[in-house]
Amino acid sequence: MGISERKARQKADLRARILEAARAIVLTDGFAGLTMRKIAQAIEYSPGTLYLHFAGRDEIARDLCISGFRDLVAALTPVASVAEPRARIEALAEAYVRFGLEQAETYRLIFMVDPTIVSAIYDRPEAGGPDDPGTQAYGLIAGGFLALQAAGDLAPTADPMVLTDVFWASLHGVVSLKLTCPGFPATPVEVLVPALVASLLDGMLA
Amino acid sequence: MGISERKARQKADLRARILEAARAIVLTDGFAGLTMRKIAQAIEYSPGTLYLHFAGRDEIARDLCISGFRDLVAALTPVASVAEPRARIEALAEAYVRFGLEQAETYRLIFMVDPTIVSAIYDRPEAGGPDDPGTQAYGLIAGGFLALQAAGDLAPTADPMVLTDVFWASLHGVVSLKLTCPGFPATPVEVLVPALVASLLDGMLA
DNA sequence: GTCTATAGGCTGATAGAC
DNA sequence: GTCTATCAGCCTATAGAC
Repeated sequence: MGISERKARQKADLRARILEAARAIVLTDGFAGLTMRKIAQAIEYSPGTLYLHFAGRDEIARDLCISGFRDLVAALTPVASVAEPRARIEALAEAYVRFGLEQAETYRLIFMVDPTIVSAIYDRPEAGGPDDPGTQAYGLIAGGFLALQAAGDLAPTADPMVLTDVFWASLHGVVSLKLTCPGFPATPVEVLVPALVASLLDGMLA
Repeated sequence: MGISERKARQKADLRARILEAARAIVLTDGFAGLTMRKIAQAIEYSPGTLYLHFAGRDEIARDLCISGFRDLVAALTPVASVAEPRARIEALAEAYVRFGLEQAETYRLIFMVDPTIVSAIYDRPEAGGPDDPGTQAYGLIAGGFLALQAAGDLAPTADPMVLTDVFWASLHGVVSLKLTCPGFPATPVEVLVPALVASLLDGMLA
């Protein structure tokens, strides 16, 4: 069955080229600038052809979102192996914010554009499973606080899962504020992020 | 000059009605759903008439943004008079998050839509002056940390301005994440915000 | 499978009659 | 000042020829 296999391969190739072109457009024009026409023009096909591979713009956005989430996981994975819990959390914070600022449009797509797209990650069949990128990213960050707890450094009443959410939400605040309002928090990220992590871990009080 | 005064009053009235209608549309349809046609229909005028009062959609958005910022200041002002610094910061956090979640579309317009709109607040003639809503909001929050410092409760090396930015960015993270990804941080805000404030002030460590 | 062509909708903004 | 009518552009999605 070599012929049908070749056809399937060609179909998959075109699908991948569509996604690649869409990704490039999102990176340059932002998510709002992603249109079927632009994608078609980029791969030199007609707009109608796209609908043979995707149900519509939303499905393309969903796929981009999922692969973007995988990129985030890839960015966090190396630093998640730092042994010392506190150093790991500091490294996770730095890596998270760096990813968000450097892959700005990807980050926007994942966390700042549309509720339905991000929740699509969790609504997929394997959601919650070990292959779910959302679960993976959460696990990497939560791992830092679980390690902190295992080392006995966490306050006894503290819930590692709540602290993970606090940590994630705070980092998201830094990234999204910097992306949307450049220069609004006057403090540069190189100062802001360490100060944030230090405050969360040690507190601000004397 | 009663006639010209009446005309000026009528013109100002219509301008206010346009803004009011635009505000209502943003509240129901979101900022993306704000169109000149909808505004015109709501006030029962033709679309072209709007351009006699505003240069275009962007100017309307800018005015909405400014008045939204004033609403935020109004929401923070009452709790900013709490005397005890720590209680004031806790109250500020609660008031800020409550405003963001209850006035979701207003908050979105101010902090999550467009860099140019939020920076327009700072680019206005009186920007930086005591009447600038951005300066006012910042001052209300910074006041909590200055009070903390004045009471001698702040770590000696801590910079109140940096802590203000850390605090604001973290709260923005909670609000924006909840607005965009409902249910993503599994921890409810009633738990998340106190845990965030407690961590920032006291730290997570044992 | 891929094309052209188009339906049918939306948008911001403007020109000219009254 | 306000209207009607319209320009010029964008978009998603689909129908039918090849």
